[in-house]
Amino acid sequence: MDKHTIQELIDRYTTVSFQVHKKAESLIKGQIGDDLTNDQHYVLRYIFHSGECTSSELADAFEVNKSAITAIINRMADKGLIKRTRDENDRRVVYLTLTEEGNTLYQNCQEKIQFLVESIITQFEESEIKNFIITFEKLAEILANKEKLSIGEPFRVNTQA
Amino acid sequence: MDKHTIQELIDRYTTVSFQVHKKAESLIKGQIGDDLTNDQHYVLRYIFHSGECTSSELADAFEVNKSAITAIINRMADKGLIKRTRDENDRRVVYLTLTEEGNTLYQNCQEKIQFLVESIITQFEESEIKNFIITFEKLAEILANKEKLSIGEPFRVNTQA
DNA sequence: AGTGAATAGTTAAACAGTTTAACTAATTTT
DNA sequence: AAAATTAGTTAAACTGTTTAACTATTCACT
Repeated sequence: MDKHTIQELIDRYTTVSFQVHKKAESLIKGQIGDDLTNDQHYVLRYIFHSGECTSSELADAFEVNKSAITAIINRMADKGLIKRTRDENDRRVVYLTLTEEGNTLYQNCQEKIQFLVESIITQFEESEIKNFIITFEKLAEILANKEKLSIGEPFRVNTQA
Repeated sequence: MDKHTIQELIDRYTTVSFQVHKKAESLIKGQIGDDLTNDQHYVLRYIFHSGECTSSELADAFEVNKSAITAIINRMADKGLIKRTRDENDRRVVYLTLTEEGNTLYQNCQEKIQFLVESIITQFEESEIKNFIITFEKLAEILANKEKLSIGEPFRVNTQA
């Protein structure tokens, strides 16, 4: 790829990812906004899928400091969506789980978002959307490995399935 | 596409777009964090590309209320990055432009981000990344047209170039 | 021309999310 | 046993957000 092509691709990517992200967050908020913030919804989602997790794990996944997670969890625990349980073997760690209400609320939100995303995703050919997601997942993998590497010696994944 | 396939694609998309977004924002912040927040950088970028714009235009692009933009612009004007100019023909409207410092800072940040994104984008085959961006742009177009439509009558773009 | 509606932007209060730095409590290392 | 590390919390300060009320200006129209 020559310099100019790269430049153009970077610019298109930056523009489009900003647009998609802003619009998607806004649409999701339109669906769930009365009950939860978007961040709170993602926390619910994370705990739902992991079953049980810790603040440190969330801080890692959300790329923020642990104190930011404490603040979010406090609000959600106050709302009765999340329960804290101390590990009896290592009393430093606190496990986060969904309460019954948290679980129900998550499933409710999920249904709405499902409906929304489905109305969008079905406008693509199956092969196109699949290839798109595969590349997106490769990108996620590259980014996840980004900090572990020395600069200049890029991590390589198989491009082109 | 059968229900189960759709379900799986939605789940993969949701997961991966969350991961990529969080990681990307975090990497960008690592590059520009001493000078600007990510939002401020996007505002700088928007004005740089439009040359001149209004608060309403920004509010529209960022999917937030105008008062949120006022707050951001106030901070950036205080830092001397942005200048406000009233339109003499329609004195309700205020044009936002970059100051010399704003322009310089933007170009500085842009260089850093360019370098970062380039190290990632070049790990893909040109055809793969191009197809990816094309689909991403279609998605952006669908989302941009989302609110204009009645529910159930989806807007169609050409899928598969 | 004059009134009522619409438009562009700001302000203020309240809240969510974030960082930094200092702190507590518990565990691991040596 | 002392020192270092780890998990999580707290407090202060700040950014970004919404809602509601407000100013100033322009538009629409009889």
